[in-house]
Amino acid sequence: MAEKDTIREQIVQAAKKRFSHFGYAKTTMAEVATDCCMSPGNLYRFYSGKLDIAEAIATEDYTKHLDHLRKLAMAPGKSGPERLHDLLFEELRRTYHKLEKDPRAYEMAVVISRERPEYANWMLREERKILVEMMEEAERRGEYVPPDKEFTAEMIQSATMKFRYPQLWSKLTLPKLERELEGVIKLLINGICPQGRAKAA
Amino acid sequence: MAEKDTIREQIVQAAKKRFSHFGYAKTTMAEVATDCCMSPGNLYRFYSGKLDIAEAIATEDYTKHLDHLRKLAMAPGKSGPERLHDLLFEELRRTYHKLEKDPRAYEMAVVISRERPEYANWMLREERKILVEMMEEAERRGEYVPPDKEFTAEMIQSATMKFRYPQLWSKLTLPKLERELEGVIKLLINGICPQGRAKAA
DNA sequence: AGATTGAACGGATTATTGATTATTCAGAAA
DNA sequence: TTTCTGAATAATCAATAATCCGTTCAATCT
Repeated sequence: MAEKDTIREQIVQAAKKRFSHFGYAKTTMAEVATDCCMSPGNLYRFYSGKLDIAEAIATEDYTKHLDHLRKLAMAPGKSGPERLHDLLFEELRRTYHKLEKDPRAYEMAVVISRERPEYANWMLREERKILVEMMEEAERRGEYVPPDKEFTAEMIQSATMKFRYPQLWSKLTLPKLERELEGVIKLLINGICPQGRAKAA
Repeated sequence: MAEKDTIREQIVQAAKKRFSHFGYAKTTMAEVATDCCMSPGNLYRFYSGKLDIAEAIATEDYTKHLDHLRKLAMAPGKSGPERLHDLLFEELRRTYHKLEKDPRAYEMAVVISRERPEYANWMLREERKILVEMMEEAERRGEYVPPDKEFTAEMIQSATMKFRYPQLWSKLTLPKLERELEGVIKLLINGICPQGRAKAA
């Protein structure tokens, strides 16, 4: 079925052009079909709906992003905390630029996360895998790493939620967000009581 | 002007009844006025608009909540981390019960934070003051406290955003949220590298 | 004079209607 | 038989009309 995959890719490409040019809502299935020299009905043999095409576009993009994050997570010559720092900053900057500056991308993000709430969870899960891989790598290099890596990864995500969907919270500028993220990372790594003087609550 | 304050309180009481029973949108100024035995126009000598009445109700409520938090922040016989823990948990539980269970309260929160974005900032500022007071108290008791208290308070708020507006993020249940908050607090207090083996990023 | 009213204004909200368009499927083409 | 079409359907969206309600203020009362 290499043929089928080629056509799927063609559809994604056509839709991507339309969506990024006119927006998701203003693009009709008929238009995408015409661009692919087929009837609207035929699209449904390749994707089960308009939203699935949008999801495919988002996934293609996000997969590239994940690859990039994976590189940062494994970067040689950097300490664990440095790699965590780079990872979270990359995440913030990507989201910021994608969502604050590009109204088309923002529209698609809103539609997908309203219509397919599970999608956001999938993204978090994928990113968490990278956090765990990062900690495993740190362990291999002989750095200290907490024993419950999966749980720690989850907590890191919890504590940095604000930077993952910055536009939902406030109209903070990127420099302000960066300053805050810097502070939160420091707190996460060292703790409020860095000398270990406090017992856990 | 004790007279004027009495009437203001009467208006707030009448509005509170209506809002909690029928909702903010479905309550008219004329109704509130009738409940107070006055004409709609006269309301405006006491509050400059419907939203200001809603704000007064919210503030009355929130002030009580702040008093409660202040008590937790100063509780004798508890360590600093324990007091922070109690404070953040109280915050989560209050928000959860107020917003997840009571659609009327949720409606009002949405309206106020859309129409008066500064209000949410005011709430964060007030709560931050308490966090700073808490650290000052810890210092007085001879516990270790980071030197930049205001900044640390801000970072604690950043890292616990998810638990301050839980309904915005996900449909997580209270137990799941509590488990997560527990983990985040532990991370915040001790850090990922609790033995101080890592240099700051 | 100062306090209060309630009718009038206009912005917002809802209801109604008429397109537009995502999706389906009976049948045509290959 | 398998692949594809395009008209039919149903759901959604946009435009318009109708209504409602927050707010104001000229007039009335105390």
